[in-house]
Amino acid sequence: MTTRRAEANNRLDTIIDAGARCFAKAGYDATTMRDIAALTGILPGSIYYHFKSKEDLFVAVHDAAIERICRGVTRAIKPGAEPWARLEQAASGYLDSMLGNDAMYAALIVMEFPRRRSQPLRSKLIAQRDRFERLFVDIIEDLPLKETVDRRYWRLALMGMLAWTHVWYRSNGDSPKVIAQKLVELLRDQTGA
Amino acid sequence: MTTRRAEANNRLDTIIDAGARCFAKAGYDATTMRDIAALTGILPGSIYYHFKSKEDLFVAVHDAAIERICRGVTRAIKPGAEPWARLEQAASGYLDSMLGNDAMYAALIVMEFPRRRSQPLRSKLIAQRDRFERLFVDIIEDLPLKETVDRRYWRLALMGMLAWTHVWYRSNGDSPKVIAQKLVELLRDQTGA
Amino acid sequence: MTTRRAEANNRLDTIIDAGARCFAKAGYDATTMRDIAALTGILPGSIYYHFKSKEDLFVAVHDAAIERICRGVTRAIKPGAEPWARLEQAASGYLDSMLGNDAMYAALIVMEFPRRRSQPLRSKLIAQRDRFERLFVDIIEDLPLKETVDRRYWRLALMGMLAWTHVWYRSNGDSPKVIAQKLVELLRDQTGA
Amino acid sequence: MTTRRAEANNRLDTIIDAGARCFAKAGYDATTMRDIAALTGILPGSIYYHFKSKEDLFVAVHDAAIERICRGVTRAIKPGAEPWARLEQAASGYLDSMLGNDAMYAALIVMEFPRRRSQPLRSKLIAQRDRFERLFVDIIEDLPLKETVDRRYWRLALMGMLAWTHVWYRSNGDSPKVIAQKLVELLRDQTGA
DNA sequence: AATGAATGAGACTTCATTCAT
DNA sequence: CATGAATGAAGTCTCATTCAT
Repeated sequence: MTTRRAEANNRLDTIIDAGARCFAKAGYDATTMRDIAALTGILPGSIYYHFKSKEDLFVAVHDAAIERICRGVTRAIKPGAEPWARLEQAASGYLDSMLGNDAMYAALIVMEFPRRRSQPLRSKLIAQRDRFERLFVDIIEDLPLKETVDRRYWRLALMGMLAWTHVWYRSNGDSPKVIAQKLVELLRDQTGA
Repeated sequence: MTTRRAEANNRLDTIIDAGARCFAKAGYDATTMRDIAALTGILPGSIYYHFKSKEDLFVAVHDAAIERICRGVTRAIKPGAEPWARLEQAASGYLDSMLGNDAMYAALIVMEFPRRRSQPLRSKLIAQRDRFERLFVDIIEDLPLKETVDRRYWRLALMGMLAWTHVWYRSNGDSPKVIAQKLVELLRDQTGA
Repeated sequence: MTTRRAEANNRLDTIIDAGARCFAKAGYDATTMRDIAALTGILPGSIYYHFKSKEDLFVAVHDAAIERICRGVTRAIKPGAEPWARLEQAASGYLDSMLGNDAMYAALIVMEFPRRRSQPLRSKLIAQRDRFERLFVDIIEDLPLKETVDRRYWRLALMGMLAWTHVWYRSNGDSPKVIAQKLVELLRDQTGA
Repeated sequence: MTTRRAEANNRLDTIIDAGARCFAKAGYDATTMRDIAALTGILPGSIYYHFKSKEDLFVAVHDAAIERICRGVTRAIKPGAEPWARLEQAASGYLDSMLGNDAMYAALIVMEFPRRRSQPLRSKLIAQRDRFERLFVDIIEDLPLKETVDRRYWRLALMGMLAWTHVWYRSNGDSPKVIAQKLVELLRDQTGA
């Protein structure tokens, strides 16, 4: 039944949501299954019906985070717009998500991966993150930059600037949208003549 | 004798060095006092003769890291040079330190702070990090930028770009020095004229 | 089923019982969670499912002790009897409990509180001890003592005499009941007439 | 040289004094050699030049405590006085010492012995305590009590009453001397008609 | 006599995980 | 699906004690 699946998903989603909140606030290691369970309203042991392990749960949470940010970015982009505008929209969508509504989720993307953990885990997380970065690769491809500009460096520079906002952003200053515009502008004058 | 004094300090330094290695590799939470002790060759409990707690040790390690990176940056700057050159030198020194010799130490600076930890800890770490950032504030102050440019954003953009290299740098690509030059260049054309 | 409920509580009771035995024998500080766990047959860590901390467990044990001694005292008192008889019965019940069956528990009451410990702990313990002392306050209230006698001192004197038996009692001498009678008698001739 | 011996003794006394303070405040187990050293101004390891072990130090401290209380009691007794007066003086001296000046030392006498400790330790402590109790045995011997009164019980009752003051005494109530008088009086009317 | 450094055993506690019910 | 109880390994930290200097 659809109802059944919906309910099942709800349980999962509740746990993932609680997980996101905890992981984002305290980091992977400092978050306990008990913390997550408490936020969900179920007992710690019960999580294991839904997820094989803490790592598995983290992967799911991370995936949900990527999903959400990607959606935020995609939604912000107006398909017909010109490349520079599209970039600004994308950056805006990213920061809006990361510093605003989905802060809880987005923090996970910028967060360092759980360290000293199984290699399979790292691979999965990196693959997920790539999904997000590809969004920008494509837009930057279309940008009319000077021939001499190394597009890879250009992109990495932008990603760094944007991610770093997570470190210094304060909610009482410029809005995410404004920040995104200003940051993109700093790189913009590179345009061919 | 200098030798004697050096030796006296050696114990502390040995522990701090081991701490740096471990914290950088595994993060704060996933690093155990055992790990650090093992690397030092003393017993876990013995660390407590020198440091009151794991947090205290981390602060000391973090401080040493900042110290080292600051030294790396400062040493790279040629006092008489013109502002843009000085900035390039500073960036170069930073990345050299962070991606090269002192990688182990530098990772700690870019690393997120241990979370869900005592507030005093955070304050101390933030104060230490400020010491490093001030180095760049001063140089950027002297830069001949267009009037319209917000120097704070400009600086944060640069710091983000540089810090982010820690995520994507691979030792088989461009050298830290080259990367520094390329990144600074991306922001440079902002100059008037 | 009653059996079921009893069994359910058994886990807690088993731990409390083991705790009583250990704390009474070795004192708070010298008792380890391992000791208690070993007596219970579970692992040290498992105790923490039932009690948040060693202090918490001690409070529970202390409470059980008070409960038991109070019950012993109350049971020994024959409601209709005249005041002096009631006092003798109470003292008898007290010493019977303390020096006999519940020795293990009673030692905890006379025991000094765990020192240099959290204030909340001390308050709880004192509150519990008060519960026990009130039993005697009430009886002594009814005693026909000379006007000149300070009832508070009288009570404290009695409590001291009774508690001190814990220091000198040997099971091969007078029985607790006889001791109680003799001690009460020493204070009795204060009566008017 | 006398000077040398005096100095040597001073060291010892300083440590014993610090030990008394600590043991009395925190109990045996909760007192650390570090605590005592800190109060003395020397390093923990240095105590071991003077005392073979913590237990040894405790015995010395306990001995000093007994010594002091005995002195307090003896000094309070006026040799020529009649038995009841002498008892009152002794009790007064005891409580004065225990609740007043030497509180720090006296607490140790009423304190439970370190538990779960070597038997030799216990024997030594009991022997020391006996020294103190004998003071009262002798006085009570001379008391003109009714034939029917069991002098041993009488003494144990008194000792219990006096020791128990340690539990309820507050410095803002009656003075130790007054308390002593009142308590002795409660037992006094036993005198042969 | 004292210090600085270390030892080693053991303390309390946490936590991912399991499993019978 | 969930719970209650337990496990076992590991973690941080403490402390009496030792010993070369």
